[in-house]
Amino acid sequence: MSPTGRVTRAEVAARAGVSTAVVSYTLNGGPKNVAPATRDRVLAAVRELGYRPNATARALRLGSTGQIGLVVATMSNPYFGQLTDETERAAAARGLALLVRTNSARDLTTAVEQLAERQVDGLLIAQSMDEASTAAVRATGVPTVLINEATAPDGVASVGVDRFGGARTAVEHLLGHGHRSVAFIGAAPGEDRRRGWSDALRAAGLGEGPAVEAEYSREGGYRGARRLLALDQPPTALLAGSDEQGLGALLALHEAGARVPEDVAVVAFDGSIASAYAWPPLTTVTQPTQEMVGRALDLLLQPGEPQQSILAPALVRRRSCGC
Amino acid sequence: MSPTGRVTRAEVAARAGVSTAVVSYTLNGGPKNVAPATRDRVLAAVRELGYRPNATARALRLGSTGQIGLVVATMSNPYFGQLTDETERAAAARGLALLVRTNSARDLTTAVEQLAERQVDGLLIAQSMDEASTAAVRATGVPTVLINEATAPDGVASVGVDRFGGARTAVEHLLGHGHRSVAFIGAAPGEDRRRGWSDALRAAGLGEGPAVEAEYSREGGYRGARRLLALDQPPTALLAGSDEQGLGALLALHEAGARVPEDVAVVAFDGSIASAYAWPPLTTVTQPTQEMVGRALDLLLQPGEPQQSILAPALVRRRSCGC
DNA sequence: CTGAAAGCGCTAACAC
DNA sequence: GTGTTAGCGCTTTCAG
Repeated sequence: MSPTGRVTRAEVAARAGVSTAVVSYTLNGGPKNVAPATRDRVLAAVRELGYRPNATARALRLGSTGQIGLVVATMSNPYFGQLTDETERAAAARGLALLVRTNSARDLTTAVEQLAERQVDGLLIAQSMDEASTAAVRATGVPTVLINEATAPDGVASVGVDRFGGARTAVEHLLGHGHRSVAFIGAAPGEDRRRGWSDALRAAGLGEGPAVEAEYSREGGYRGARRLLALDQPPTALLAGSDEQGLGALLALHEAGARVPEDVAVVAFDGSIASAYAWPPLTTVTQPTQEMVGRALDLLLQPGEPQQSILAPALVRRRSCGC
Repeated sequence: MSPTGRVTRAEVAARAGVSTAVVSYTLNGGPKNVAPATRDRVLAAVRELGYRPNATARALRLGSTGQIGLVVATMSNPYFGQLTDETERAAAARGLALLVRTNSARDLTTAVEQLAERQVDGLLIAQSMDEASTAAVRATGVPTVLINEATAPDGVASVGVDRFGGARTAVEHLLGHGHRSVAFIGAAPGEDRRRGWSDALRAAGLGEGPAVEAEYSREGGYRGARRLLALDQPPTALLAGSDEQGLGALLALHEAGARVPEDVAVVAFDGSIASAYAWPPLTTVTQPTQEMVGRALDLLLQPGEPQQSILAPALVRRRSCGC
């Protein structure tokens, strides 16, 4: 019995009265032809013995595992859960398995190195990369695509959405419905969504509304909204940088007795399933995750130069924005 | 250059002026001792060459990949997302990598077989198993633990929670606060939560309240609640079989103008993060996912007989039940 | 159309 | 304390 406790190719060959090469030819459909009769004998032996090829040995020989790695902060966040789901499905459709690695508080460099050690055929990273991890990617030589990010370091491909445009559209929508005071909860100045927000306000001849920096979590959105509500002049509308923040903001608004959308209209970002079942259902800038994932996988498996790909998000209007 | 395009152990050995065996001994801390000076030379060579061991080769030799597989319906559901997160973390803490496989509409038997082919050291399945997949597990001989399920077929270990008790406790809580008409949204008669619900009602001398069968999804909960609301005598309280169903029910209640908890109290099941940020925050029977995952991994790596392990859930009281 | 055999990178007897 | 080497299960070149 082999270490894995299973039937090996040699046993199949013996049983079928052929060499191990022929078993390979049969099972892989090449690179050589096999006479139909022989082929049938091999297949019969495979069936009778319950033989299953050992992917590890195959990977060693081929120098390719048929596995790709995905690094994601957390899958408890439904947006990233969905992204992971879709990545797995898209990978499976291409015959690839998915090695996931969560990396909320740990470090990306280690994640990259450990996944590379496992000989993944490619790496999908759903986080922004720092110097060290970029160096690690280069050093390991593993094809890598940054996903859910519009920009990437030199030499690594990326596919993300136009967050600037998405945020701009969202704010314009709010302005079009009469709002003059649109607040922002999200990242620091300079970040795309925040730039889109301020750009839209400026284009409308309005001053910047209040902005609060908050973590991309429900808790972050909750705290951010509370700070906005404590203002002398609370805003009448609010753009959150993620659905999670939007959901947290909704909770804060409900607790404070503010009606949504009558008192405060809310628009969020991501388009996770959670947004549709919030109360009230959240208007949100949805990201085309499925297309993103498909594109990312194509970039990963395609030999060419690293490309940056940017997709367009879409505003999905629901009750929370009142329009 | 090797197929993987990387430095091999032989090059390290050459550079350090030792044999490949010594490189192994150094890197693996055994099984033989290495003189400190030699050791340093090897380590230096490793560093200079940027050598990283090839896990595939190691796996082939050892008959163990250091990878475990997780089969889960979907990670878009935050409860399973969280379960996956925690599984990955617990696995990483034990030096194991996680191969995930979503299996919503596909078939478990294939999932098991493909994961087995990849030589996973163990399999965690977060779904109920049918005949065929059980046979597949047995045939492949991969250690398997059913997770999030209280019962498992012969020969496979499991770790789940006492859903019967959890549901019973939830209903008792509702009854203790004066409710006489407690509905149920969830699975068919015979399922544990449903049994717990009817058992508690019976014990209180009440007839069974209305029950509706629904999918474990937001949509399912939404539809279920709508059906309950359409009744001549809508219930004053409601137990949902999962947080997702609870969330869907909340949406239906809000839409219908029913106040929660004043008109209808709601209790759900799972304890996902989503429940805490719902409006109103959902009272829910939380499952100890972290303990569940840790226990499952222990069962997986432990050589002994397959064991069934049942943990106790806890009722987390929040606003949605009004008490 | 079939077979023999080399070798992917690593570990661990077994020698020395 | 260190080196030699067989072999994990597979693919594929090279001969027949």
